[in-house]
Amino acid sequence: MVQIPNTPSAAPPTPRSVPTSADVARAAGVSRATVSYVLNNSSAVRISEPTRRRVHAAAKELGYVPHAAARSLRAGHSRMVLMPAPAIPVGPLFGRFVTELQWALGSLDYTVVQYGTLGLHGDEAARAWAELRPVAVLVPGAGLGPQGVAVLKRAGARAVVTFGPERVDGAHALLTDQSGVGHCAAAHLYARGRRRIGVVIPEEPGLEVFSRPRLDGVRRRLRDTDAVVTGLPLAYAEASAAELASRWRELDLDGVFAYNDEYAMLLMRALQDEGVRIPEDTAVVGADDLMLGRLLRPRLSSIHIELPSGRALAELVDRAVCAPGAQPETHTVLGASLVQRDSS
Amino acid sequence: MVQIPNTPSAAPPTPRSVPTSADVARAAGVSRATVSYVLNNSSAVRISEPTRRRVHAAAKELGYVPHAAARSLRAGHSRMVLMPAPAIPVGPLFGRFVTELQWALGSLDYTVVQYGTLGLHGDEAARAWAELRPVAVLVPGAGLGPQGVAVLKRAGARAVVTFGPERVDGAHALLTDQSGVGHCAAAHLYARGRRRIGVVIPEEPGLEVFSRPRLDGVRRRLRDTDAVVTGLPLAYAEASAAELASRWRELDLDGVFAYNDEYAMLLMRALQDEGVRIPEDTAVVGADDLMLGRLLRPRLSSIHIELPSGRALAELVDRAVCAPGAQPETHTVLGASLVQRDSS
DNA sequence: TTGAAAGCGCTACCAA
DNA sequence: TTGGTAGCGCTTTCAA
Repeated sequence: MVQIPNTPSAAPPTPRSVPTSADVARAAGVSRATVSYVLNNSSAVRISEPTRRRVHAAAKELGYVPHAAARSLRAGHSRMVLMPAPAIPVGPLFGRFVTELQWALGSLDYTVVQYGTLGLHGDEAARAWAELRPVAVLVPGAGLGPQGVAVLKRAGARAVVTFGPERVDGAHALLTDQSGVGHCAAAHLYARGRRRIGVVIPEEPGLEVFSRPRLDGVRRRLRDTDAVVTGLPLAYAEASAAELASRWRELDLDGVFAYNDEYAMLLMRALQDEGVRIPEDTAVVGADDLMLGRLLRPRLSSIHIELPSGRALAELVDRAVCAPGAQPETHTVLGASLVQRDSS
Repeated sequence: MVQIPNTPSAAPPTPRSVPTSADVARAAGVSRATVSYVLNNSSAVRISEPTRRRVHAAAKELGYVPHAAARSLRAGHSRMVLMPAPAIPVGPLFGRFVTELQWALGSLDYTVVQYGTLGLHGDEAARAWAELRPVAVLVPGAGLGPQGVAVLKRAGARAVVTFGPERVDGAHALLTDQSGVGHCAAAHLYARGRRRIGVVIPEEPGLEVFSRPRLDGVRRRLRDTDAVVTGLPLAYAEASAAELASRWRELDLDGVFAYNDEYAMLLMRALQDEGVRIPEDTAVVGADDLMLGRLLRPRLSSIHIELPSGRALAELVDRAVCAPGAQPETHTVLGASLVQRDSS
């Protein structure tokens, strides 16, 4: 590619300044307005074919790329959907969900941006998000309060959607009813005749938001029955599982909901090493219905968790953006259904 | 929701327009300049304490949040580090790496943004990224060419870092030498006396970027030896594994590198169901060194993969941003080391 | 100590 | 069909 020097001497291959539409206009011998019309295919104005060609050629020659910030500043709005990156490590389920959502929003001509706001909390975080003036914000997890929602809306967000355990005033809510997962597991174990039921509680920080409601769900299901529930703290490490397994006889449990399939595998291995028979002595149920569980022996029963379709969520966002005055919608989105295999 | 007129009557709790610094200035009875000084704690100018207080009060009262786009437009630069979201599903290793990187860059006062550009390819994608005028771009995977790098640099990116299998002209490179993983596995299997070696090749689309160089690494290590290498296409599904296992006797393999721990588990299970003894009949080696592998019986030997520390990468980015003229650095960042357990 | 004003890059209105 | 120009929200220099 030939470089055209703007000083008489030999030009460096990297012009130091970013080309603007004014540069393109100058190079094409037209006004900035014309450049804008051409590059945006403005249908309101007809530009002659030769002019179009000159503008396109100049833009390509200069390597012109429009400045998104300037454009949305001028337009007064953007089509950015902001999604704060979840602080806690998410599993493959959620990862797939996010990918699907990106596709769906992309095909509605939104731009999805994941913004890492590690370390900021609550309203602090909301302010940081608001600075970007997104048209919609999709907040996974808890941690956003009504204040935060208000900040975002004041900053022009036409839709705020929370994806977590509880409604937040003013925001659309996708209620992830984790307690339903526990409820489902407990119902199953109870139906299988188990009465002394353990519930694994991961010790890893950040997982309480999931583990506590799951435990609550178990408790809720077994209230007013003859079943007894025992919480079982467990770190995701062999030693912790071995220690727990060594106390198994005295714990005297005939069923356990292991939080998810990974903890279930960890625990099952330790129990089997300890000589505990599954499911005869203790039935085990996991959650997430990973491939993993199908490979264990005995095959692991699991709670299949159905996340909302990215498509549906994208449409909710679009609807909310188009009618920002509408009542916030509330949907309960965590489908929990038992997949029985051989461990229970 | 009740509509409130913006006439002199009862003050509306929801003003319909986003407050600007001019609104704050008006409310505080000062000029926009003063507002800017106060809110940015400008050290160049001393503002009296009463004025500061008035400005802060007005800002809080109005719920003022600065407009990031306007600010960086004025400043001529931003501190945004753009990271296109990888198209292929990434494992927990990479997830942790990204989180760590966000922390590290955050503490250097950069803002990490993951931008989902699904469906755009090569230079198309680079242009979309360039529109955001990031100060640095961190591109995982292949797919960015020298053209793309040039576009980004022209758009003001002071550092472009690729994180993938090959160097790209003009960009810093973090070379992920996947072939080293295969090399390491092959060396181990060979040392254990295995000579008829299978290499699992996932059939899932998108994984070729990892699986092909890993296979190449195996081939490279075993070239000019008496060992024979066989590629084993395998989908991540029980049926596929069962089908492969059913052909195991005729394949006549005494060692297999299973791509990673998950495929290894899938294959091991199928082989065991088929009566193949591990490691006696066939040795199995995985990769990623997940907890998972420690829980299998026999315990799975695995290639431990060391990703660069987020800290180190953040420092590379910072260095590159501060000295944009410097020679692009190239680092080989994938440490591969064998963790021998009982499956080989 | 504070204010007036220019200008970042872009689009859209109005005039030619 | 094209050009001039105002102004989006912000920072910063210069002047008062």
